[in-house]
Amino acid sequence: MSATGALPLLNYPGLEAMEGDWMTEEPNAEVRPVKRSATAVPGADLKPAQRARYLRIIEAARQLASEGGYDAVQMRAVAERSGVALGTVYRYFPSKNQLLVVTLVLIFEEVAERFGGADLPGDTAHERIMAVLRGSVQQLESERKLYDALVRAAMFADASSAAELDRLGEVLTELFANAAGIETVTEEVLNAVRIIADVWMAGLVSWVAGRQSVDDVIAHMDTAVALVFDRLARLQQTR
Amino acid sequence: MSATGALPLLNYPGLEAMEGDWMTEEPNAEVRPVKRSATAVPGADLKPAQRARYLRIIEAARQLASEGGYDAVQMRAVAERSGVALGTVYRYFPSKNQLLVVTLVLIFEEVAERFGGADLPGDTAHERIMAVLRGSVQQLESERKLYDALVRAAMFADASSAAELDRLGEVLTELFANAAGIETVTEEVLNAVRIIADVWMAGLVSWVAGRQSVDDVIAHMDTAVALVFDRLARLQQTR
DNA sequence: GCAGAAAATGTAACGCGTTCTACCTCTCGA
DNA sequence: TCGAGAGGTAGAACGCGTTACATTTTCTGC
Repeated sequence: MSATGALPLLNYPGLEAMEGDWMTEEPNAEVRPVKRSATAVPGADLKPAQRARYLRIIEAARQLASEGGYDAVQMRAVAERSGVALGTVYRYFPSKNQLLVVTLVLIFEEVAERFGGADLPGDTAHERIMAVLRGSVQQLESERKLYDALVRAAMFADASSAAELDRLGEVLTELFANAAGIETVTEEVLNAVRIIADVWMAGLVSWVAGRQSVDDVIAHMDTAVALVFDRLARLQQTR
Repeated sequence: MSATGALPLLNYPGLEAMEGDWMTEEPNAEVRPVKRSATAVPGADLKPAQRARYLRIIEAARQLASEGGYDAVQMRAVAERSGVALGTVYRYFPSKNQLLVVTLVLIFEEVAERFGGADLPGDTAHERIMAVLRGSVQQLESERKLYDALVRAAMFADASSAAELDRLGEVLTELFANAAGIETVTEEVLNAVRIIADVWMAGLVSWVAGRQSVDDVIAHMDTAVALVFDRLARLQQTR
């Protein structure tokens, strides 16, 4: 578990939270990059000993989740495995659910990091995005219980996890935009990528709930990506 | 709470569960209607007295959710309010979560029923779908706590609720397809509508988690619907 | 170094989902 | 009509998330 670094991720000069009417109907809207909100990386700004505890707790949660899914992540077990008192776990994470959400964020950051610099196979945005997705899906498949726990936690999260979930969306968005090879993130691109991220989340949920196989999810994603990038390509031509 | 009837919903001559490679890349794929799986309406096939209990339990859950959200739906309170023993609640519903998922399904069925026959305002599929969405969003807004509870339950559901969640997807799909005024549900249409449903679910989740206002959700939906139906329209021209 | 504050520990306790048990009450077929 | 079995009831009990608290350890500023 790295992701402890300074958030390399993707390096759009400046993405920033879009606000108000970020949705754009007109194909010929001005091309204007948007900047990204500086959602803090969780667990930074801690002193070394504390940071170590923090990461040990997350690691314990991750292991327990891997072994037995959501239910196996019991706070007493997390405390014991990370060599920390129960109260300490709660000092760092206000709830089991938040702990799992943070764990998910860190993992996604790792993934984004991994795919961030690499040149992906594929000539088109569509192909490259699908390459990322296929890679991700493989990871999901290989740790079904882990992702069952993490995805369900993310979906169950209430308003108190809003910041972490925003960060999650951010990471996903950047991951896809990067895979697509987009340098300037316009509002159109943002919309497109968000739709893909939405379909991806929905796919994860139905995979977790046992309603779709990963192949189903991939197939549906392929449709969605085709749709969205087809449109995007046409928009760019018109311009 | 009606939805006790014989599933009027929408009346596509025959929708059926798609299977295998339901995603279609080629715009000129054969136009072939798909049929729908006969997911049972929950709670049918019960004797009158039992059906009454069943519905009282759901109604109690719904009320409690309205009053205080997910946490306020306590199984002991549900039992008390519905005038039934705790064990009986568990005889009908294997868990709190399933109870809430079933409640959500029934509500969505009501909505689908309401919009099913009505002629919706708007000349295009896009406008009619947005009309449905705006109506739904209004209902969400007016019962925030209720939908907080129900949506979070649906998202948290594990494999044991797969059937109910499938039913939910089915209802949503039919709702949108109907709003769009589509009579023949081809695979292309199914894909399109699914993407919309996915974006809708994602929107619900971020609304529930306090990360987006309903206006944000509506705006994003508008983008997504434009995208999807734009493509659909072009596909039909090429044919 | 050292006093005081902050953080960590160990453990008990509480609330609620879920399960279990013992008993009661319908319903329905012989 | 009756008796057996499914279904219902009341309430105790268990597990785990979460909180509270008294005590000890670690940090920080002087």
